[in-house]
Amino acid sequence: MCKRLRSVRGMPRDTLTREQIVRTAVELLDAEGLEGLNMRALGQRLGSAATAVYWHVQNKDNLVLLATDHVWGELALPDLEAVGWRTAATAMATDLYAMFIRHPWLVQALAAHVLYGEGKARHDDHSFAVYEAAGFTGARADQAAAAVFTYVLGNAAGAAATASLTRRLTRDGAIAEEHFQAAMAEAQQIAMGYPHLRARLETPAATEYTAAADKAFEFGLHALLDGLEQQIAA
Amino acid sequence: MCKRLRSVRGMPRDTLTREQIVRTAVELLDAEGLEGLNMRALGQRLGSAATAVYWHVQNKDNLVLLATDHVWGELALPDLEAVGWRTAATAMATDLYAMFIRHPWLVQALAAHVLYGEGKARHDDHSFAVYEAAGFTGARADQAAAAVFTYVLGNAAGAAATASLTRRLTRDGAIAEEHFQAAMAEAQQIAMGYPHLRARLETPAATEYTAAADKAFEFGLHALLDGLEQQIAA
DNA sequence: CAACTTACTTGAACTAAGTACAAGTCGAGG
DNA sequence: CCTCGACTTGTACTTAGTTCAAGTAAGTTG
Repeated sequence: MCKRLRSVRGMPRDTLTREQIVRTAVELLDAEGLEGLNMRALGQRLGSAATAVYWHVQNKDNLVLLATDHVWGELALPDLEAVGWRTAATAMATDLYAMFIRHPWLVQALAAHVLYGEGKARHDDHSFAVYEAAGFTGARADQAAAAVFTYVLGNAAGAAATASLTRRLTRDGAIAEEHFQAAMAEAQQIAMGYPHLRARLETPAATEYTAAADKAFEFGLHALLDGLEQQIAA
Repeated sequence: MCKRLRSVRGMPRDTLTREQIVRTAVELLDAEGLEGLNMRALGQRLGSAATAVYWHVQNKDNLVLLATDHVWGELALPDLEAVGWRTAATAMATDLYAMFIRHPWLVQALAAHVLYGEGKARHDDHSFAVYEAAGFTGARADQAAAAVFTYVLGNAAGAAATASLTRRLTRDGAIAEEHFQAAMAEAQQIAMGYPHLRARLETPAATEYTAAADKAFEFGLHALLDGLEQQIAA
């Protein structure tokens, strides 16, 4: 949207930078999702031709990779000495989850490409430290960290799917809303054919379930950390 | 690849069916991944024009959705009475994980779209039954089932990314191999800048870590189920 | 200061892929 | 035999990733 400032006399020309491109790409990704990111739109937002980006970045895949690693930097690393491993672990997982919610496209990116950069390394290192502090040694600490990470990632996948749906709904308006209602009705129809799902739909406390869904992340995280704690004791 | 048989005199014309299209789409997805699926290739594999598919299926998104629900049917539902909840839960999770490994594109599809169909409903229903049998009631059973499901899904995301990489490597040959080696070297470079990651790389038992990575899924699953078991007791 | 070089930008153009559409083909029923 | 409805096809439009040759602006050198 915002055109870059034209250079003032005597100043170096105001060119694009990789940093700026990546930041703008993240903005676009947040707003439009992974399939909403395209080079022409990015160019427009940068106030330059779409193809100008290619001087700074190999290709779109590479750009997504850079964007992915960029957002990793947003994560805070709790002070392990101050709070103890379990609090630190919970904080990191919750923080990570929040980041995935802020950037739902991330999950898709992670499922599509193996990626490793500065930001992820920084996070991994601290994560590893946390589970070592918990009492896991060597490869075991790795497994524990991986378990929590994948748990968070899996939770985020659901959220990403919902985010994509919501975006479509708000973008396409009434037509999409109708489709959505129809899909919901069909889903309900299907669910009624299975005893447990049916019971869930028919319980008077149906709202209890939607409330519980919001708490599902914390619940599972808690259970997982409990389980890990138990492994240490054994 | 295989052209459909031309009709024999007097027999009904041999036309495409939704079933056949979906099955072929799954084949293609397994072989080429989500981004490798395209309508022209699908048409070719079906022995028909790419656009013929559109008579049977709304659009590509819809096709992926159908494919997704189709593979859900592959899952076995363990007999809860016979084996007890924990064994059943482990079996279901492991089976689910194996399915994700067989169909790595599934994870990407799930992260991109909210989807609900017959196959998923069937699985959800049984899963719910398992956690009710474990002692969770109502929304709690839901949360427990969701926790395990998302854990498996998160694990699968990593596998999906690796699968995509492997496919690219085998497809693009030596050029990609070089890229890959370079990326690995860079990753190692980065890791050396962080104390714990560095220690991991420098330990003489480095192979222990790769071996542990394969067992990470079981390890985390075990911990998670332990944690859930503990919740019931409380 | 002019020529040159390097660093970037641009517009045009090629390609792949999703999909609409009009026209065709085939089997069945009247 | 005619025709209707089910299905298929080829053409073509569109969007999006990417390449490339040509352009332009700062800085550098003679």
